[in-house]
Amino acid sequence: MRLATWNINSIRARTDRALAFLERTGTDVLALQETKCKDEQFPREAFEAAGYEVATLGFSQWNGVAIISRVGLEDVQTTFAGQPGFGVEPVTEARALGATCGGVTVWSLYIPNGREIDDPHYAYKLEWLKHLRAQAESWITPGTGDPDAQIALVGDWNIAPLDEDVWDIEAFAGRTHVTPAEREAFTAFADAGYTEVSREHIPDRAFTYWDYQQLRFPRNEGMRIDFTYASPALAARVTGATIERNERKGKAPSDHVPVVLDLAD
DNA sequence: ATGACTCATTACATGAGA
Repeated sequence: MRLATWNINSIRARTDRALAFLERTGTDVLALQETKCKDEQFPREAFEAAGYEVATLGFSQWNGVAIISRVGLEDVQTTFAGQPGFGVEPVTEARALGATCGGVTVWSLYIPNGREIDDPHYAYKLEWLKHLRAQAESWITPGTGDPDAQIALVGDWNIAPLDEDVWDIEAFAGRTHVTPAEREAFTAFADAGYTEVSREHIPDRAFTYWDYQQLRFPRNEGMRIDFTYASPALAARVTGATIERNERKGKAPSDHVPVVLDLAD
């Protein structure tokens, strides 16, 4: 089975790219982030015509996640327990969508950006990660969960876990994505029993995001912020991973590219 | 060329992205 994650930065602007990606790579399950549309605006028929089932979660032009699968799509979940909301009157955002596809529980995750360190969005980001981690741990803990569960936590984590995951760490001094608190929140998932399964297959300084501005892509000034955490039972099935760097080229690309995982049958 | 932001919107300026 082939499982991919992609922050597509508007599904309506890139429906054809997503369809071409599925066909070219033979991806069975695609987790999307930043779909940027309401559920009723999602071009689901285009994917259904290609033989996929579609689950979407979108409330407005912001955020939005989806799962597209041709190996089944069951038990759809639109939040995780305890998922924090954002704002003075906290609103639960469209950032987490779970579904079981071919025996794997896939969570398409769009972790909050954080904006600036002194912005309320940064505290929200850390809180959001803390609660997701608590749930993820419970899902594979005996008593509250199933230690043999196959669970994939994939998406745009908006964290660069290592200094080499950004083109110039000095350019990020005082900025989000690289702070110790964010990195600790990221590695907490490893402490909870999950393994980030893409890095061992993908060379260092392989980025997944390049800003649209300032020639970041031609200069290869990017960030590695899209990751794939797997539960123990799922991690044992991973045979390979790739970053689809060519998806940053051509007409009207997303600023992120897909990360693809191959799973043994 | 991989080339100087892009997306969606109670839209022609603004908020968000990272």
